[in-house]
Amino acid sequence: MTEVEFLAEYDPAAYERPALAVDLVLLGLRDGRLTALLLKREQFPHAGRWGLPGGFVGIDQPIDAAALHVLSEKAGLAGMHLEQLYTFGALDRDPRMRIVSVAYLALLPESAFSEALERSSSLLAATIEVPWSGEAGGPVSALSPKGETLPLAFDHADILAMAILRLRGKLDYSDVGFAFLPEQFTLRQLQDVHEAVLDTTLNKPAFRRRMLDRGWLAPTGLREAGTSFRPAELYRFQRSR
Amino acid sequence: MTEVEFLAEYDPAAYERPALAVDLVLLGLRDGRLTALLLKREQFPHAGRWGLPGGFVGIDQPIDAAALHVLSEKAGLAGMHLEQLYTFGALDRDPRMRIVSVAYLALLPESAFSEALERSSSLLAATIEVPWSGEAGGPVSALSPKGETLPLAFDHADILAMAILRLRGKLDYSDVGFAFLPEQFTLRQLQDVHEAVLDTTLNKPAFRRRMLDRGWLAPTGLREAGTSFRPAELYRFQRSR
DNA sequence: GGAATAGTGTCTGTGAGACACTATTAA
DNA sequence: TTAATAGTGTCTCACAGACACTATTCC
Repeated sequence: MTEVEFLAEYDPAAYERPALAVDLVLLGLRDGRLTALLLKREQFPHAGRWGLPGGFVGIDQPIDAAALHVLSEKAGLAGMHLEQLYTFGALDRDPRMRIVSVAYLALLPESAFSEALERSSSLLAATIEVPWSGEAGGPVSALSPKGETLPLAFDHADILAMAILRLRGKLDYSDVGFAFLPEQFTLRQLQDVHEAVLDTTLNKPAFRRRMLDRGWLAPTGLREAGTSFRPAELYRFQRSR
Repeated sequence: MTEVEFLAEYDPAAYERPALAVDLVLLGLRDGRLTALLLKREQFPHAGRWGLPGGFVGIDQPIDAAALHVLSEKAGLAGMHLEQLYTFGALDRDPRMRIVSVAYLALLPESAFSEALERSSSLLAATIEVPWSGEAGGPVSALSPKGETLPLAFDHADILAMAILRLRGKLDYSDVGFAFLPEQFTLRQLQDVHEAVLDTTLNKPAFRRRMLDRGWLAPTGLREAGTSFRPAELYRFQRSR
């Protein structure tokens, strides 16, 4: 049977369909560590475990719109940039029924991150621990602010691992790193972002040269305030060319 | 309403669900050009246009398994490596009903490519033309072997564009390029693969050095046959470390 | 020997890492 | 003046592009 024949004979109601959902990895940086917003599950299944904010995709809703809807409903945020990550469709990901989930990634500046935490008391900022086989994308673990390991629901450890893998892969050659920063920032803050994401230390002069040569940084002429030492120059991100 | 409450109240049958499908981008190299396997659509919708091999995901079928099933049913191939590309879920991608499609990418060596063409007479090898804003991922066009532009069905031009974007992005730092080659190959063939995918010419000594330094190439000690000039050494791909 | 391609030696420029240095601020 | 961090000058090394050269095969 060819695809054409199959589709022609296909009765929309004849076959049972998987449910379609979205899950959101909302990442921020706290104390130089990658941090994700998690929700505690109160009921079966996986009650007591921690999960990513998620929701179902409506029949008349584009997938991206469903993701934006979850962003607004569960995290009280709007206008963040969401990037589709991967679609998870193992048979046993959810014990209730077959659910296929499209995972999205959003990077939050500190202001949005704490705004979300304030608006929804059920959200928790969990530090993401990448076992230093990080490159391989192995499962990650989540730690509460007190340092306790949080049990994760469903396959959400895999989703988090893929988010971090993607983030690390794109950090060097794209402008994703700026998404963690406020409107104005110093080169040191930018370097802190890269060091936190990659979990390494970077060479300062080399990092500055690289960033300045890309044409993504517009000097504001302003300087940071409130330091007890020489204040650093503030830059603004501008998409080059 | 929190996610937990939503899921708890969710009645599996209460909401209409999108249909879930997979579409396969099967790429090979012919005459130094990227080439995809397309199927002609005989019936409405998009009758007469060309589409990617695809099929629906069964309720008890993992998404990857559905993709492998399409690979076997529509292309007569087995054991190829499939990589999930992206999930397309616009409301109007299919005029009949809401269909969300998970796109997969497979790279075929010439032997598998022509094997598929032989087994299914409805398949066509279409040259993929990337308008040289290629980097941006703009829509691509497909050309028949005679050079005529083929009208593509649904959003399959976008899917093809994303496949090529992904392929180009991974070529430099991963081993995907070897997927186009037979068991044994020459360095010139490997360079041809890279040049075809990137649509550029590459520097020969630099390319050799880079490839040999990666430790992915095991010399076989054999040489290619049938040339009317100095035969090149044959290498085999080996995953390093 | 000629034609054609395989494969190499070497120069040069670019860019990153290392490291020490200067600059500027608050206290 | 001191402490602390911002920001720079410069050396070195790794690596890619360019180009010319040598090597090897068939005819």
